[in-house]
Amino acid sequence: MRTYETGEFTLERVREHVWELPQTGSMNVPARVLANESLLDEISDDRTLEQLRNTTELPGITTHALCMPDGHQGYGFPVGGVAAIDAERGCISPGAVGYDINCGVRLLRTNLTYDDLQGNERALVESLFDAIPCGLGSGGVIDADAVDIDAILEDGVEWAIEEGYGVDADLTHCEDHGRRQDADPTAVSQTAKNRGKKQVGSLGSGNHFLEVQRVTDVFDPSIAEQFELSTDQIVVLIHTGSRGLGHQVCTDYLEAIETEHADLLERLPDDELAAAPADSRLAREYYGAMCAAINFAWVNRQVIAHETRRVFESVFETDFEDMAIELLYDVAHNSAKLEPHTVDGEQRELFVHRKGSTRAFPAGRDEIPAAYRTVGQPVLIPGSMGTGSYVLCGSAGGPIQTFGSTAHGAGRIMSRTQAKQEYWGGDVQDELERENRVFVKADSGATIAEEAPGVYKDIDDVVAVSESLGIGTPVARLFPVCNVKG
DNA sequence: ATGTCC
Repeated sequence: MRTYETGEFTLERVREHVWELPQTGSMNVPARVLANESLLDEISDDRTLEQLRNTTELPGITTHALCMPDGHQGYGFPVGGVAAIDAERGCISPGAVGYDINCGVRLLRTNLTYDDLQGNERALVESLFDAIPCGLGSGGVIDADAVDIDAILEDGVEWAIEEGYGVDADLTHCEDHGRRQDADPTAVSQTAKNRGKKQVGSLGSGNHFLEVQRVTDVFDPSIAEQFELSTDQIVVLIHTGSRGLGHQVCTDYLEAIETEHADLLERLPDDELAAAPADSRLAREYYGAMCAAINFAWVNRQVIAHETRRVFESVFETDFEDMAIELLYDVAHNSAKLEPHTVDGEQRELFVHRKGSTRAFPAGRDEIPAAYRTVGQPVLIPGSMGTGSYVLCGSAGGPIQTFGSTAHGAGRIMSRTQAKQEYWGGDVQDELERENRVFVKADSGATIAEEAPGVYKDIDDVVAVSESLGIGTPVARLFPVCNVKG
């Protein structure tokens, strides 16, 4: 058997791109990394494998813990990790969802082509930067009051549409119609709500961005037609999450769970994996609060999409309907979700924890918008400013191998600190404009350095692994035209 | 990711 050895770990090759850490000692299940050997090299000297192994000790975890091809170390649980845990006898773990609850992306399509845009890039990026608050402590598009916040947490995108920030079709083109029904606003602390009030419609910082892109390649013409994507078309990718509100929900429940379920914590290999037993009060409350934060993030992306439409209207002096600025889809990258899955021939309800991983359901599933149900759900994979992004489609291997999940991005290979030593923001910006005609506008030069294309894994490798495993079918490739960075 | 350390 072929193996891959690194530090204390020996991974066994199950088949191409599937590497298993066998179940030993206190592990409840084996762990699997989906990667090629060069992607494995990139996680060989950080804590990714150790964290993945730790995850297998969560009570009630089924089948195997998974790490997607773009995985890297995170808080307690790898970014790129998937853990499917029994919803009756298992547990739920905030660290396996992440601090940025419903960090995710949405893609808007337009009927504009790259030709329509050239010459307007600078005006467009400046207008978008002015219209959409970004960076830490920037404030939001909306100044929400206490009543608004509760409605946002309860109703999600429905609230935004009723308030005039979008159209009905936006609802049907969002995962869960932009609303988690299990949201419980009463489980969200006042501190979290106060942080959220001034952040409705804000990009945030770090790897969050708004990018105007052009479609450079179509790989699957028939699915692309269903997604209404074609070469040279202009699209807009919005990547942000639940801001301070979601962060506060995670902080609040980690603290409460660590105290209330100290006995379980003691049996876990890492305090950062703190978990609440599935039948506990805190499990119910965290799930309700997390779903509410998910709704907040969807409203955040919805309001930003609305502002984007307005900016395009002003720059191109055309109604957004005439530019057909429509929501293609919106996906969550950080979430836990109650889903039915077949495990060893048995139908079970699982908390599928996806942290830096995208749900990628294949054709036929009821959860997919009617417009895409015959092909599979759109999967949106943002890449770096210099390499572009991908649209994939959920495929049949997902439910069998990964609880219907695939990768979520390129994945960092360098810390932010290291990135600032390697790159100078102004130089990165100049080079992108000169060599790639990518127009970047950011809150600070440091942000651009931290997000330089070289700090990310090769997104082509990440997508190729997903394709070869049958957990995501490449549909189209997108390349940046304008980038607004948090 | 994050009112980046109450």
